[in-house]
Amino acid sequence: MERTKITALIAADRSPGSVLIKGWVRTRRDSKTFSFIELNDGSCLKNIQVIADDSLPDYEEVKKLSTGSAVVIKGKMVESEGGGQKWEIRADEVEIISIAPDTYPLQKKRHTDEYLRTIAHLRPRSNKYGAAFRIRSELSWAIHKFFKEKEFRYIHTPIITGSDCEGAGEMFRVTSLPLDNLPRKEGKTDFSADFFGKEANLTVSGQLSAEMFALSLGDVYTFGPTFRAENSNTSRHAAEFWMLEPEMAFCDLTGNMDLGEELIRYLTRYVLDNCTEDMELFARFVDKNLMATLENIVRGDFVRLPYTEAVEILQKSKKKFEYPVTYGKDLQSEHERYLTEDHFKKPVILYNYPKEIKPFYMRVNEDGKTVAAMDVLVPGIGEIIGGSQREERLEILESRMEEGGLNKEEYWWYLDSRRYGSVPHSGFGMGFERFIMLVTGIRNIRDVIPFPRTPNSIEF
RNA sequence: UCCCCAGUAGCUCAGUCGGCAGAGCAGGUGGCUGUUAACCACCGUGUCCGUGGUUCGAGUCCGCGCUGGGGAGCCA
Repeated sequence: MERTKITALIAADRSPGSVLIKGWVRTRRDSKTFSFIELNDGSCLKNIQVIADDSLPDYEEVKKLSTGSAVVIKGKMVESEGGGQKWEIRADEVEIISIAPDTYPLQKKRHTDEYLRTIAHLRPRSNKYGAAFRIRSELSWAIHKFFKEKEFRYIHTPIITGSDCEGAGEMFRVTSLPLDNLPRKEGKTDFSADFFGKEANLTVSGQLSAEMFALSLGDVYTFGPTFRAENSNTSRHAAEFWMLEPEMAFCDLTGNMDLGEELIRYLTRYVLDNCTEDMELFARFVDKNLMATLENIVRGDFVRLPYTEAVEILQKSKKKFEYPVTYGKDLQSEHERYLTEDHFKKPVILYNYPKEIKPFYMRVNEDGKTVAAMDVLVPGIGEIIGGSQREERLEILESRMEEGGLNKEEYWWYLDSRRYGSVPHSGFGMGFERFIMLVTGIRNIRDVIPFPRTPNSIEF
């Protein structure tokens, strides 16, 4: 007999008769002549209830089944005599695969997220984390679906990069040199003896590579792991995370904002439509306002606000800020939060930032003072997308690199794209984990990554 | 990296003014029951994060360290 996943059984309109199920015991309750087993196989949030009668040959063994134990059960699916579930399985055979001893760390009760982080290898067996990682999987798929429908090409940009400065934070060094005995040359480490013959790092962004492919294939995106060696200790930063980076040729900042907004709306609607059961868990137990927040995202347009106007709104507001709002400085978290959570109460796209506070590759506007940058800010999380129209004019790009103290020779291939057939183009990066946090209401990035990597933490 | 808070049983937490270490859940035993985080009775459970100090006496007060959390910065 072929195994049936529990999700299919729960959804059935009529009994398929005999079934074979495999899974882990969530809990067991004994009655006088039989035992109720709640079985979960990870295919969905719900358990299926199994009735194991004392007439079973190994009933004494069945009574030893503890939370976490693994079993294979053959039985008939029948309508449940009790309330609370439509179907249940009357077991004909119970094969015990393994009994979990009472040291099993997951108990039949609520655990704190902090505790579950210490057992990250077992936490996906809990309701909340099972749901979170099913949603993560569905969202990954939805991203590809969205871009496929829009005829974008999926580009695999390198994880190891030779650019020693991609302009976005500290990088992890990649080397095959013996760290306890580094080759030296003129008082410095001799990287010509290293694997690649020069310094290499883990990527902090696929953008520069993606730009080359946008200027070849048109509309492209990358979606993969990204690394930052920043000593960030917050609930929304990780050293290894996944980033989605679309890049579009012949596209200006407005088109870029349109895509970001459409993407967020599409993905939000996707989880609401396709992960209903798992989403209900988050709406009930994690964030009571979750559905209202998400409805708000799916329905209304995002606010689009130039940086200058945002500064004016913040300066006019009666709210007392810890840090003053001054033109020419980056907004503080508290300022962003005020805009999305108090003033507008919806996602806000800030654009046209002062060029001094943004990287060299962002396109300088006609005013000569601002660049065509845009950040999408959402309530509760803050920045979820950061992007820009790219500087396509060679001379301006070169002078911006000089201002930023970058070595133009290192970027010869990047600059080539502005020498040969340069066109206006735009793109952005979306933090995948931050998006999962947004739709689930989970407040710590460590709880939406299977095995999170943060400063001083790489246990699993 | 900076600021703040916490660390007590397997888990969640209480512990008053410095004076014998506690509860619920989990686990064990027995009972009851088409049960639903089942229920009832009984039973066991400690490097009070570590270290140094103050004190007749420290879970409690002080210093240092470690770990975890919240916030800030860096950003996605």
